[in-house]
Amino acid sequence: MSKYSKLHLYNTLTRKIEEFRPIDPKHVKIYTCGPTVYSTPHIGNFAAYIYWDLLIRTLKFNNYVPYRVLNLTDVGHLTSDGDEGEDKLEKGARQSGKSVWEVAGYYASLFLKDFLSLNLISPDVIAKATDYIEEDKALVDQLISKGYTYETSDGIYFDTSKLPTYADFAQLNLNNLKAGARVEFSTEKRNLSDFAVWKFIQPGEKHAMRWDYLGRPGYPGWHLECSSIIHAELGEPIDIHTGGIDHIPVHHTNEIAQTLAAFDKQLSHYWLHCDHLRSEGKKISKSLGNGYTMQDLVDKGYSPLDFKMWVLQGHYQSERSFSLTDLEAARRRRLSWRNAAALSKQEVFNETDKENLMHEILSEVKAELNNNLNSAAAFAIIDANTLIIPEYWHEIDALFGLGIYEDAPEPSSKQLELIKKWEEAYDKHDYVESDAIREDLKIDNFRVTNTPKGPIWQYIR
RNA sequence: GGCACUGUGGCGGAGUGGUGACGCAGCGGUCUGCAAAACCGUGUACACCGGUUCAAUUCCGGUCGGUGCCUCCA
Repeated sequence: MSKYSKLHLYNTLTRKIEEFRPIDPKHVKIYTCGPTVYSTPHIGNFAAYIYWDLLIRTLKFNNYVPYRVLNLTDVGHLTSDGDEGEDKLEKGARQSGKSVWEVAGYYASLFLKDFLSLNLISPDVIAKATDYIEEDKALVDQLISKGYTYETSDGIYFDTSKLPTYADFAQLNLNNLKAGARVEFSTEKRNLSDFAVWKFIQPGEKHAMRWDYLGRPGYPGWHLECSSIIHAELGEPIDIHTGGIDHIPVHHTNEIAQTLAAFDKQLSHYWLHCDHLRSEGKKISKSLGNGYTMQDLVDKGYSPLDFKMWVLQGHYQSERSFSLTDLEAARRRRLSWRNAAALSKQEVFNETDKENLMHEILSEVKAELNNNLNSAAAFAIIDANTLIIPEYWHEIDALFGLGIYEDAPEPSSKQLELIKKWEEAYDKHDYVESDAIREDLKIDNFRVTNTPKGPIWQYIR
């Protein structure tokens, strides 16, 4: 059993698990790379935010006060990506007959709705990329004036050869990248790893989102927004930057480069990266469009919190393999916790005499979370100790936000009345009556059962 | 082609240089009007081959398998 009284996290920067030491002893600055809002987010996207929710909650019980910014990428990216060479947002707009702004707004609200359904703690700032265009321009100005850029026919590019440490973060071997490159590169680029910080809209090119800069219409390069938003909302360096593992070699590498070049400052002290979900044996990705959405799971009768339970049964650095069978297993596990919490609301079995044990258990659970967010190990401790104490489950909810004790429906006075009648009928051996009442309660997801101490209710699902 | 990760029982999934957590499923039992739940019990799992070691699932090397990144993605 690990005994971590202090928080330890795996830092991609050093490739080691380190004790977490924030810049300010109390306040912790965190930035999370958010979604691009051009399509329905899938469960893989949310797995990441569930992991980072655990991070926020872990910081909190360690008495830190996190201040967190999440961005929403609502501006189209470089048109050169993907197969058809069309901006995803623009494409979405064309297909739906809506404006790009409407498309972005629609998917942003969808994202936030699912985000809340998972009981994830809201970020302090949700930053839309399009609200930071002026900051983007200022950042590009800075890069230009410091000589880190060059202009091509389609944009302003960052010259990665001017930054000797460019490849360090991702431990890239720039020479080897070239050998297996699968994409055609602009011949105007000086180095393979160079990236656009600003794109020009060519005459005749359709791009509804456009801003004037350097005397012509254009839009920011994708990597720019994170550096701009962090600069505007948090100030470098920040404590923790989180994101998906896929962002290490390009997106985060470029963020670090831009910030270092423009402001001579390190972007973040700690970098946390989560690995991906696989579904039905395959990688989930937007381009493949093969992920379940939260709504899909709800339609199949699962709570978003069942999915959260499933996610937290594993570790954020592991590649996870999702299936409905395993979601069902998580659902049942969560149900047994909810029923223990339900018992704690009924006093019959209250184990308040075990308060000392409770504090012991909770500190063990927290120690596991302090060990690089090992929620799987924490869950094992909880399984071995399903204490019937309200405060215990209240605390578990604070740690994981799984809706075990909080927001769990209790029987109404009418239903309590039914339970009483069930008991009377049962005592009279009037099983026809008691079974009928049992069926009635079933509709509202309550099961009544007799114990030596009287009748108790439990959840069925 | 380059770089990186990974291989634990039926499924999922932690962890460890010295009796292999935990969940779900299965099996046996207690309880029980019935059904369920609950509770108790129950598993000769660490890909393969070498090496280091008193001792390896855990460290090192190799083989085989899986995956990711290098292209938007968490």
